[in-house]
Amino acid sequence: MSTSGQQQFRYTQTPSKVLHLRNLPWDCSDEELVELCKPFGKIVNTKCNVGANRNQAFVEFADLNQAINMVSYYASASEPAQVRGKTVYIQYSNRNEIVNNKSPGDVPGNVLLVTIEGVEAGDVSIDVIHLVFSAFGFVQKIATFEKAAGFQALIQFSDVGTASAAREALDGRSIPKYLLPEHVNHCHLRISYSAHTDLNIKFQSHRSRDYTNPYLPVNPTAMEGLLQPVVGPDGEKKEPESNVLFASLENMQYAVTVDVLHTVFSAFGTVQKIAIFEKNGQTQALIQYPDLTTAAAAKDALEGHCIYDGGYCKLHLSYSRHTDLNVQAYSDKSRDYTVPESSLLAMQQASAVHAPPAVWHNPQSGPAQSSAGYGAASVPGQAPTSHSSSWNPNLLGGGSTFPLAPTRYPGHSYAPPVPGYPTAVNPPGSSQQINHNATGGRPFSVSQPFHPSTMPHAPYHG
DNA sequence: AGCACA
Repeated sequence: MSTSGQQQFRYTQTPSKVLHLRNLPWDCSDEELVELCKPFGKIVNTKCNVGANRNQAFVEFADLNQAINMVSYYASASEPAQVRGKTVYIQYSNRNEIVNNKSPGDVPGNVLLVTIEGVEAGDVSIDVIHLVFSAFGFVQKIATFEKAAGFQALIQFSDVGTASAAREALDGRSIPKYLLPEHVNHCHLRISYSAHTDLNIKFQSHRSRDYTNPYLPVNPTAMEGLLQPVVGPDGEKKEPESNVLFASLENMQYAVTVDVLHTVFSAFGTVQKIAIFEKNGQTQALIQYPDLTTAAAAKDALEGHCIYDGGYCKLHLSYSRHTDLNVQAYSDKSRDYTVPESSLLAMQQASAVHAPPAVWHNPQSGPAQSSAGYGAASVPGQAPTSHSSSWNPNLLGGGSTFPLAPTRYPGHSYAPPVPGYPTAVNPPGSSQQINHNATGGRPFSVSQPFHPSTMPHAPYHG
């Protein structure tokens, strides 16, 4: 029966690659330990603030000789080891490694391991994950998988700082409900660091993405949820995909304006055009994206969800058969975000004269909020170029709720990032007429048409 | 100034 070799001899200093440091400041940081010790070798682990007075620490070197170097040096150095002017006493630890200091998941890296609790793999799309984490910086890659721990995702940022900011802000938080299926009630994120530094993504698929390589082939066997239209429960309903979504809104307790739709649908990509109209007493809308993929992502993520808590303004999404809407560039029922900024400004001025701007009123907070908070991006009058493509992390955290607390969403404390407007303008004359309004009425009419000279596109003719 | 606890 041999012992581990670690005897309890207090006064016999068996060399160890772990050093015991005493008389440190009570709030000594890992960084200070590293600064003190790194001249002697590579530090693989630390544990500070140990002991009743929190004034002790352990430092583990990669190699025993490095620890010996340090002890030997200070045994005969003219100046003792010091932290903030305090003499630090250094001995070999009576253990051979630091145990239980930090789990590997606490060692910072640029890749986060995210466990999404309370959901199944199908409940949270990779687009939603991307959306949530893009708030903190460019997300390079995402890989999702199911393990015993549940549904997990590896999120790769370009640097540790961004990753740690995301972890700090999101660990323990929830993904906003309206980005999740209805049956999901709680969806907490548990975030640790992965040991990975660069994920190996082979395909763009429903479970992995490489945003640094848009030309990466799409895995033809893993397309579900990415491009394929959802096949209905009857297995028959196959609608041809389109870059334009047709939305019908149920239970319209609150007003849903162009701005609200723009904010919601911009979560998945650039929204080019929006039109809202009534048909048979039901509110409907068309939302145009530049491409089919974005539309599919938005459709999958938002179908069946309510814009407001309580089952209000429930979205039902299908693909429109239109590919390019012809809408008034700026009215209370439609918006064309592809028109040049100068034209838009001119239009806003025109509308200020003829029609009130479609500022959304928070139905639970009385008078219109003057767009306080981040969600102000889509309020008319703001310069489109001021739109940010990501959340401002400075506005994150602090509260117990998910990032951002715009006043725009009753019952929610979250707004998706609003990508900037595209600067490109669609070629004129390429539009199709909208035929969803079978009555032949004027679905997008506003009280006063704009002057033709200010219109980049021909006005819609019912 | 004197050895940590998942």
